[in-house]
Amino acid sequence: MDRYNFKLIEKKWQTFWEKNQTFKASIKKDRKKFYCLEMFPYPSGKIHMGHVRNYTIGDVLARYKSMQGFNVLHPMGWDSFGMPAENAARQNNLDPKIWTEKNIETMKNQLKQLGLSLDWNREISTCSKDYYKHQQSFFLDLLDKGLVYRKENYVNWDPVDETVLANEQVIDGRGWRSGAIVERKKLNQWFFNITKFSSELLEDLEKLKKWPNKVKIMQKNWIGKSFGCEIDFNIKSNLPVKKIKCFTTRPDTLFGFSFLALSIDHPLSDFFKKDKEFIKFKNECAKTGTTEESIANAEKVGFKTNIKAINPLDLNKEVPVYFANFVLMDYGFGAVFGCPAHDQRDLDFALKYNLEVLPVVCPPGENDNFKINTEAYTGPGKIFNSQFLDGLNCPDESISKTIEILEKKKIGKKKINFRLKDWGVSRQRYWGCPIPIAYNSKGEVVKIPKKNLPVKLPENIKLDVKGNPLEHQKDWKEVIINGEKCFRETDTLDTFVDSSWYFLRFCSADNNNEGFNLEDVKYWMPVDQYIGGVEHAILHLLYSRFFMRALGYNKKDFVDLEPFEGLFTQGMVCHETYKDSKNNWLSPDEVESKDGKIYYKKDNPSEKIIVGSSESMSKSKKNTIDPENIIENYGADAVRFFILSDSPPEKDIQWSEQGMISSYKFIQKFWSLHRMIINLKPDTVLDQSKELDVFTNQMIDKITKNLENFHYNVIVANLHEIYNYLSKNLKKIENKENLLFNYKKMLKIISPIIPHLTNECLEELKVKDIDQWPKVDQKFLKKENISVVIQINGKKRDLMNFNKEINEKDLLFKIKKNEKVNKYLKDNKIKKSIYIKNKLINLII
RNA sequence: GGGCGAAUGGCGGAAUUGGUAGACGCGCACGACUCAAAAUCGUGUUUCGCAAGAAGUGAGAGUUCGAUUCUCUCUUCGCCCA
Repeated sequence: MDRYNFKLIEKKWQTFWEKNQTFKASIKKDRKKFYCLEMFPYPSGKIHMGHVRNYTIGDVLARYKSMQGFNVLHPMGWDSFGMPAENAARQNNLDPKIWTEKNIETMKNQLKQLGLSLDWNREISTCSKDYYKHQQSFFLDLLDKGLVYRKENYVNWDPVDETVLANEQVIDGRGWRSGAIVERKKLNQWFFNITKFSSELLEDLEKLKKWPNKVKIMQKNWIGKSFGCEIDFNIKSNLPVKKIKCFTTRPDTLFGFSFLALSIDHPLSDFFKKDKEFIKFKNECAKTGTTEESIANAEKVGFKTNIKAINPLDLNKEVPVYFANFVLMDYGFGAVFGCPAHDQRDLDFALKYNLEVLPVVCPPGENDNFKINTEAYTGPGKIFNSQFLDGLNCPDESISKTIEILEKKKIGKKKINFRLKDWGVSRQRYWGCPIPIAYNSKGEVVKIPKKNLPVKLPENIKLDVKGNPLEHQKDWKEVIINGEKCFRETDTLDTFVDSSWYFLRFCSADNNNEGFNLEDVKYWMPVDQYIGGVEHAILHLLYSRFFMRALGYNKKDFVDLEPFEGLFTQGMVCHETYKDSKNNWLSPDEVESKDGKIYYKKDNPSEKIIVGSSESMSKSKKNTIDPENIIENYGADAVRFFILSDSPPEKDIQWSEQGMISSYKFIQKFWSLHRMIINLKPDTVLDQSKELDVFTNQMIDKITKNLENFHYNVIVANLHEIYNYLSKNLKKIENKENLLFNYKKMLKIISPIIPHLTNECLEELKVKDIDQWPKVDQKFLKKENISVVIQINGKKRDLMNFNKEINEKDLLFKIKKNEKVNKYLKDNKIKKSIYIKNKLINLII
């Protein structure tokens, strides 16, 4: 028997698809469109298993939708700006552009080897000037609309490398490369006004019916809408300031107020500029970094001022005002009132500085003697120790009542606050989209005229310099605008900007004049199904949602503002981890198993290996499997088949060599089965049984439903069932014509998963309409005979076949004749019988 | 600390308007072929039991003729936020 030569046949079909431009998309107004998009990759060098899984899932869907008659757009591109290129280039003394382009070429070839149904005519790369010139144009549009602004903001500053660090580059308060203690530094930066759309971005989540609930909840929490109250506190001091404004979600605890805490960046801090103690304190705070998490984990410390704040509800009560490290300037007004009894942070602070802890919420079951020790009480209860607020139910009644009172007294008002902050897009990097801005001699912002776009990145520059390499490019920095000598902005845009509109660019990828054409976008958008990792659940998706709104802002004629109608987040690819006796990570190729249980080092078989938990594949843990080798050894169909089997796509999958081999064997087995079917002798005897037709139509029905619901692992099981059924029944089937009639349909419904093999088989059978999804013939799904479960007192006792028209009375009569059942019935009277038509009967005795 | 989700054989998992638990695969065992092994094919494989049978979907309760599925309490694990 000839073996299936996957190398030859896969290459044959990949070439065929490319030559025939099978997956080229164009607008066809008479057909329903389907925009299938997977998150585009960062060209880091080679594709990894996560890509294989992501793009296989998308490909199965795209092929299926296309066979269903949809006009499918399935494009691919490269998220090709970013730090890895800059870092790699610095290490190897290369141009990031060359490094990136080389990677793209490699990865493109690898993707092609997977047999993905991609329209490569629409390939885009965000680091290409043909892409980023449109982005620069959008930046200017947004600036004109007032959605972009410049302000001073704090960054993580590495004093050794003289560079700005992203939060994830700060490890234990130190720079990831230099190891220097990271400082907070104020820089002028560009911001996108995403908070303008806070309410909209929150409310419109409800429209996204085809998004996982989990992601919507994450976005909701990220936007973080909270109801509260802003309160003016009168202060006593020798400063020319009389009031401090605070935001709080718990105005009802105002009688428990024992200190007021200010952010070290609060405007009042200006009055302490010359205070040595304050400067020392501020420098200490600067070391904790800027993330909410690092601040939350840091010890709560404060700097006591001589200012006193007066409780607006009890004018006799004065409390001290502190600067504190746990108050963020970005949230509320950078000032909070401390109620230690009912907030753990405030309590930690109060205990440290010996401040009053007065409980004002009495938990159910407690009385007026209720005291707080080291744990704040944040639950519900009744207000007490609070004069005229006493007895109110906390939190619902007490909060709204207190706000009412504060508003009446004109010392506070109800306010909605969002956790979401504006999006800082400035990055002090070389390898990113240049910001189309310059500054004149007065330091004023000057826009680069649109006709002068793109602002190209300078090439052949020195990267081994401190700080941002663009700062050192004197020739590039200087520019004459309207006869005026200016200096270019040397910051580049956050790469999240690049990915916030790439799905629009795919609609008009070859349009040189504009980022996208409205007619194209109106046809293709929104993305019907977006597929990618859950790690982008918040930022990328939120920024994309913002970008659509920003582009459509003040425009009468635009498209639906939600970019992604359907979202699917796939799980990660995991593998066991291995360590040698010296605690070094080992890759799977360095390890050998004996008896399937004990592992040894390959080059030193006496050394036992410690097998660790299965974790998502990562270079640092060395538990990666290179897709290239796998495709080389087993072929694309087998890899696709395996990566979809075993686990539901939304959950993590364990990579298993055995599973991979078994998938490879399946492809081979299927090919031999195919050969057997082809070589069957035609027979004139008519096969009267409809069993095969019933099976085929059941499978079409099942696989169609499983495709619609992303139950791709179940489809793999269905494929095994098809194989098992055919190989078991081949000898029994006498009518070759009918066999082929059904077999062709089966080949079609499994073709999205293993396209090369099935196309080869279908071609051999001279099937013309290979791109048509078979319809279920309902007449074969209706059964004439039905099997009914016989239960006695809810326990299954037997299974009997009846004609589907049988009524309950006849059924009972027949059941009583059944010995197996009668054994249980004996002489007992049947008290009750429950009959679910054509399914089950339950007899209660 | 808060939010969300999950828990089913040795393993990955299947089964939903509440109606046959364990599809399909891996692994394992036995058998055939072979001098032998690999490959391939066949049979079996939730647990206890020789069997008849009984128990069984993290634990405990509840609703129901009937619960993996619905409700409540708890345990463990995962993810996100803090």
